[in-house]
Amino acid sequence: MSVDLDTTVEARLRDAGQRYTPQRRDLLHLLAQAASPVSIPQILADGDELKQSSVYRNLAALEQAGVVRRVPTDEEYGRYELAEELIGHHHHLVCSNCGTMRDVEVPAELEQTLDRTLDRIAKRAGFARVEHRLDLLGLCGNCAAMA
Amino acid sequence: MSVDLDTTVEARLRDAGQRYTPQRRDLLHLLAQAASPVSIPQILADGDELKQSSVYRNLAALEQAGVVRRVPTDEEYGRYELAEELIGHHHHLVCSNCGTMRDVEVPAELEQTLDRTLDRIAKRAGFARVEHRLDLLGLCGNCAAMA
DNA sequence: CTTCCTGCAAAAGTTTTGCATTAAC
DNA sequence: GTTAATGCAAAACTTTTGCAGGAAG
Repeated sequence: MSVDLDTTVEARLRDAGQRYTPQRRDLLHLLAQAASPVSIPQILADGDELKQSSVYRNLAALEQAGVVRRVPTDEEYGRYELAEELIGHHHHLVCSNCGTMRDVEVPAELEQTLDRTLDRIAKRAGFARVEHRLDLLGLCGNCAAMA
Repeated sequence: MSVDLDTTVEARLRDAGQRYTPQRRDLLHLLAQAASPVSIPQILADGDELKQSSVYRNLAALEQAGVVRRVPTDEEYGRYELAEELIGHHHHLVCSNCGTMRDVEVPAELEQTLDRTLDRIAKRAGFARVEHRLDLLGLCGNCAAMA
């Protein structure tokens, strides 16, 4: 976790009239080290310095400040990751069996092809300001071994 | 909704030891006509022939039989659509503002490029049986007009 | 000293379950 | 007749909120 990140986040929170408290820093470090979206139970288990209602409230605050993002999943609990503005555009490798996620990047060439093609499709449908979300779903090594 | 579909679904349910009741048929027709994932509240509102607990139970049964699929979203309620095996591979155009979804298809050429590239990436990461999920996120015509 | 954050407990909102009844085979 | 589906109400589970005390600026 770089000093840069702390500084950026602090600035963003300040701009939103909020503070960069120790707990929020802990949350951010946790997400930064994970290198993949982390679920609420994982966050709460990590050490119970982090209390449930504060975790929810702080994730909401961090999301509003634009430094974290909630990731949609098939699972019961929410998952959060650092915003792409902080860690760069990426995608997720998701295990359909155990639900674990892992960040991956795809070739810049494919990203370009995607954006070009999808822009055209979106325009035709009357959509503006289009981004894409691309997930890879499969069986992770562990789950494949068991099955 | 084709006769084919009814027949297929009935067979699938039978194989799972379940029945193709009128309510399940209604649910399926509703999803078939929507041409995009439908949320639980939308289903319940459609006519209140469909009772809450039965809707949840029937969607679970239909999902197990492989004829419907739960779609992950950012929203509070679940959304369901017919399985791709029934309506074909497709993607979703999602409005980031109001959450409405719309089915779209992308050129076969792009699908091929995607599968080839993603297969390589997944293998490198030790993942097996990989599929992709691709969403287009943007502002629908309505929401863009208001903003 | 004013504003925001924290933690507890309670509430809200979505989904699941138990049980008696009804429908399907 | 036996097994599965339905509807109601209650329970379970995730997330949000109220409020009093504490920390930050």
